Amino acid sequence: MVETFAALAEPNRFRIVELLRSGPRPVNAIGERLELRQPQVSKHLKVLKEVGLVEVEPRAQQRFYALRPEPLRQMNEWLERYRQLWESRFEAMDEVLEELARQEEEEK
Amino acid sequence: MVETFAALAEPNRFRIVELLRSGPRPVNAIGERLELRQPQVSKHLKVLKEVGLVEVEPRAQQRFYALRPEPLRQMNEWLERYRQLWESRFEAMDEVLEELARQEEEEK
DNA sequence: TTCGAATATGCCTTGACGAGAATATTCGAT
DNA sequence: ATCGAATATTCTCGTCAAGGCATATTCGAA
Repeated sequence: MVETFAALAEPNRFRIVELLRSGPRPVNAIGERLELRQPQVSKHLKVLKEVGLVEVEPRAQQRFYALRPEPLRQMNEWLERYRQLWESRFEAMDEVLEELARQEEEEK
Repeated sequence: MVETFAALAEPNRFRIVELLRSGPRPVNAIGERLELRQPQVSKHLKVLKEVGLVEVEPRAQQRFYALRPEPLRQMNEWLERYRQLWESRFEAMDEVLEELARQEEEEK
């Protein structure tokens, strides 16, 4: 999970992911679209591949990179555990106070 | 968005966020729980606060840090745009081919 | 107002990482 | 077998961020 965040924390990598959302693309196409040098693109793709955010499919001498949904699905699952935090916000005040009380006890 | 990812990409910061999911806590309590030196905790909390993942509420001489749902909600919205990627996976093969074709045209 | 607990800040060192440029590799076409 | 297009890898350099440590700050209590 942290690894996925790390991969997406790099602006250019994030842009690559966003671009791939519209479909698989070869390295060069990505570079031209995002105005990145080819070596950088390859390096970023390598990182994305290592965390499973991307997969490759050779096509002649070019390689098409495509998004892999798994890490995103996991991120979604992770987020689910926080969902209650933003749903039911009307009880915000109550919760704060409640938490402060609870906190005093389990303190250390 | 990228900033949020960057904040969560740091293992200890991630742990802090996970810990705060169960409620607000003062700096020391966090440090003890996660076995981190106090200065580190303060620094990490500063980063988390800067990206809006956390907010402070002074309480005597201690400061209670609490999760702020907003960035997580935004992350959820961002994820929504990718949801179709992992729902309806049975058409995986079709899509790949379809994408390859579409790709040939908008090429460059 | 002085002391001490809780927290924040500054400095330093070290390791990780991104960009650039050059070079290596792969593989189809001729 | 050779050439060239597409991609990967290597090396170097500069920057940035995390941890450790010392110190500053805040604020309630006595």
